[in-house]
Amino acid sequence: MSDSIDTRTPLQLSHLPAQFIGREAEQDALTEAFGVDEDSRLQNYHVYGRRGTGKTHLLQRFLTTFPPTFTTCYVSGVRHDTQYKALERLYQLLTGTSLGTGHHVADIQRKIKDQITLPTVVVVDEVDFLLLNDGDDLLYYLTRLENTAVITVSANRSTLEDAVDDRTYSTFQPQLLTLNDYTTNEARQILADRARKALQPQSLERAALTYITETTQNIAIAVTWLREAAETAENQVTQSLAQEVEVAAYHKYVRTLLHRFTTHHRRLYNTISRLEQVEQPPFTTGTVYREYSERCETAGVASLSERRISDFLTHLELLDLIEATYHRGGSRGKTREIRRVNWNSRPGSEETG
DNA sequence: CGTCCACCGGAAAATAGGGAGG
DNA sequence: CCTCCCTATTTTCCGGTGGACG
Repeated sequence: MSDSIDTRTPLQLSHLPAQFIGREAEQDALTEAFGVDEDSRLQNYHVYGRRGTGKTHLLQRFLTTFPPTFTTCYVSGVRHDTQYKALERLYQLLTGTSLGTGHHVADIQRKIKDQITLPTVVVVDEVDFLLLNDGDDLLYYLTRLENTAVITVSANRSTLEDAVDDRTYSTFQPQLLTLNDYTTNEARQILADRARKALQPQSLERAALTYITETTQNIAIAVTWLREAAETAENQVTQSLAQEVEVAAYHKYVRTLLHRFTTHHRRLYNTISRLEQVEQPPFTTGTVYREYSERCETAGVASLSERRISDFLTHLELLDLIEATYHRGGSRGKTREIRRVNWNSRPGSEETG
């Protein structure tokens, strides 16, 4: 990497740009709905948008707009995928002390309730992972707290109406906010804005940006890709360089996504990748599992049960890393047909599919 | 109409650990 | 330290599914 290229903060995924390109309308909608500046109107929201559409940034930014007369909490359903973990996290945010494991859920619920004195906004990001476990009970509890607004965030469900109990939804009743995919134009502006702050003016070829943002509108992928290219570049990020590092960049994106999961999740994903190099997808669950077990054996690691791996496949599906068509029965039995998701939206650039 | 495929996915149990009170 | 209550992770168990095929 050359000295003329600065790949620090603006090209990190966690970087919150000063200007939030392309989501002004959604930001205004939330601000207005909550009446942050005037009389506050707490209300529940469900925010939906595919991966890399700025949901997390939108809400983290939104939470910072509240004055100190509010309490705001951000909880990730990936890191806190059970009611207990989410509540423990919430308690930690409210009091600064962590409880550890071993307590009664009802006790923590009571403690949290006692802590809530100011109007409180709780963002539950990646809510789908909670809903795989007992997230329903969490939402039931949260939506029944007084003086509290709940904002759920999902990359998979545009509504939670049929994902939670009626008793939960009846008090939840969220406003719906959908973030559409960025256009290639918006994606290019966002990337250009970050590049401008991180890179020397001449070190980025315009065509490289165009190539990246026409390939993917997922900003998380695009930023990872640009950073990968910048780190590889001698002195300029060109289109051909972007093409060269395309696969490596996507792998890097996958690694960051799977970072918070177990080694078995990563091994499972790698198993499917390798299967695709040998054989035409899709693969049934059994095929994937047998291959996974073999890889475990080769690595000298105990393999998890098929039941467990079935759940992990669902995780990969929620992460939009694989897609599965479900067969509820029939001649081929009850199974899933699994293939990796093709990240690139260029028509006909790979084999037909 | 019965059987079979090839898992799904719910439920319970096994295992390993923590916290509070006596 | 013991007991009894929790949680977390994973395994074991098993009924259920719905087209094809005999």
